[in-house]
Amino acid sequence: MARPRQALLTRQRIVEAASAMIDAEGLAALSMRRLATELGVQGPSLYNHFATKAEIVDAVAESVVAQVDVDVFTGADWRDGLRLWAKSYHAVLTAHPNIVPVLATGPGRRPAGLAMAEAVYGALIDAGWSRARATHIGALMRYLITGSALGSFALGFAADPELYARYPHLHRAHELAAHHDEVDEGAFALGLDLLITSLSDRYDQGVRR
Amino acid sequence: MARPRQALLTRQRIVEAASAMIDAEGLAALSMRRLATELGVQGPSLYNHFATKAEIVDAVAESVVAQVDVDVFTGADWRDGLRLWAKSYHAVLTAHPNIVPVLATGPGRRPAGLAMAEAVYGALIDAGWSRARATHIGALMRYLITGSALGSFALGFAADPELYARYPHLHRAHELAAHHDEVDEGAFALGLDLLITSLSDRYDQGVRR
DNA sequence: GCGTTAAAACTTACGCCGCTAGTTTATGCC
DNA sequence: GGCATAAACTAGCGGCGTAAGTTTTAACGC
Repeated sequence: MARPRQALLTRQRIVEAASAMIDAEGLAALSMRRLATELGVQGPSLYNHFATKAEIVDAVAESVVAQVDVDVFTGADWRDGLRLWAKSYHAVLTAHPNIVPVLATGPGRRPAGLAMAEAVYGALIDAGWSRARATHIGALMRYLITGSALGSFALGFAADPELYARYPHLHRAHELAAHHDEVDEGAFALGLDLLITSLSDRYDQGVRR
Repeated sequence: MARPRQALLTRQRIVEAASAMIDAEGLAALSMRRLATELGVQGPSLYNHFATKAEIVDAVAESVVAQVDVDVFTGADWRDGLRLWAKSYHAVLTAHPNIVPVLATGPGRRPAGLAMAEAVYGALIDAGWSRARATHIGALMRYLITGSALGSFALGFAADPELYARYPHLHRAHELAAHHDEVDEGAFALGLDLLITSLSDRYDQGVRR
């Protein structure tokens, strides 16, 4: 086959297939040949649309970050905005955990990342936080959100009770995997609540830097 | 060369070389052949000491986690213990950021991870926190620590001012990279402080679950 | 001391990887 | 209609993890 009447590939189709493959089987399972096969095409044809594999992975990361709702800041109190944004971001990353390590590199290099930084930082500045503190708060929220999405804490413990025999306090750690939803979501919710309420306390006391 | 009088390789030498290579050039740069060359040996010889590459990477992760100081909890108030442990953990990960994505998988599967979980969870339980809350707090601290180590927030912004023209609040974002130490460390310190003081408040009010 | 077994290096090779180069053919513009 | 470009193709390079089998040496039981 040479050039077809209707192009078989588009950047969007490629990104969607790559995203699905990463979600389903992980970053390491994505290869150019497998992705091409999924799209009904030979491997090197992908290079007519993206220069490198890294560009494809980057486009997937961009498409994920773009799903985060940053409109929540408009007209809202900074506390409410922060809380809603964090929940949206968390939900998006929880739906696509395998791409999270990629998001860690260069949050301010992808368009969607810049738009998000603008919204978050702008809301904090407008609320009266100092530039330095607004930066810290933005980075800190990011730490909590990506850290919690990087991998399930609860699922990191094996379900075999034998393994915990030598650790007196961990004798029920084998039950964690069964309740991983409650554990992981509970920890994130606690963290978000603690951070925002204590920031709010400082704010109300006039400590804004 | 066949079997030498003195073994050229040991598991420890392999792990040390792999760790150095990951620190210097990143996870992706570690290959069995390159690692073997570094050790003065042919690629497949490594398989006499480790069954797979993943086992080597796992051993590197274990050796990194083992550097975290978990003795800080003995005899200390839970707040002080938590703070010192978090700082130690943070310092270790900051020194070895490239291995962080590996640490995310299975914190409760490596011996050093279990020993750490035992120490942290035990200290919280002994202080009177409920089992569920102690688990949440442990997971939450982990989120903050790994999240902050996953990648520099400040270095994620390019130093080219042109890129921020469309984002009114980010007009000084190009300066972030130059102050990345203060930004990243400041954000982590703020997060640690906010979490522990607000947990402490709850604790003192008798809310321990 | 000697024969056997196991350890630790080696060489070779398989299938997969990202990617380059060159080819073919259809499309769309002058 | 001629022609540059786009989008598919095939062939192939060097590197990857790792399996298989070989060789030499060390360690151990008689």
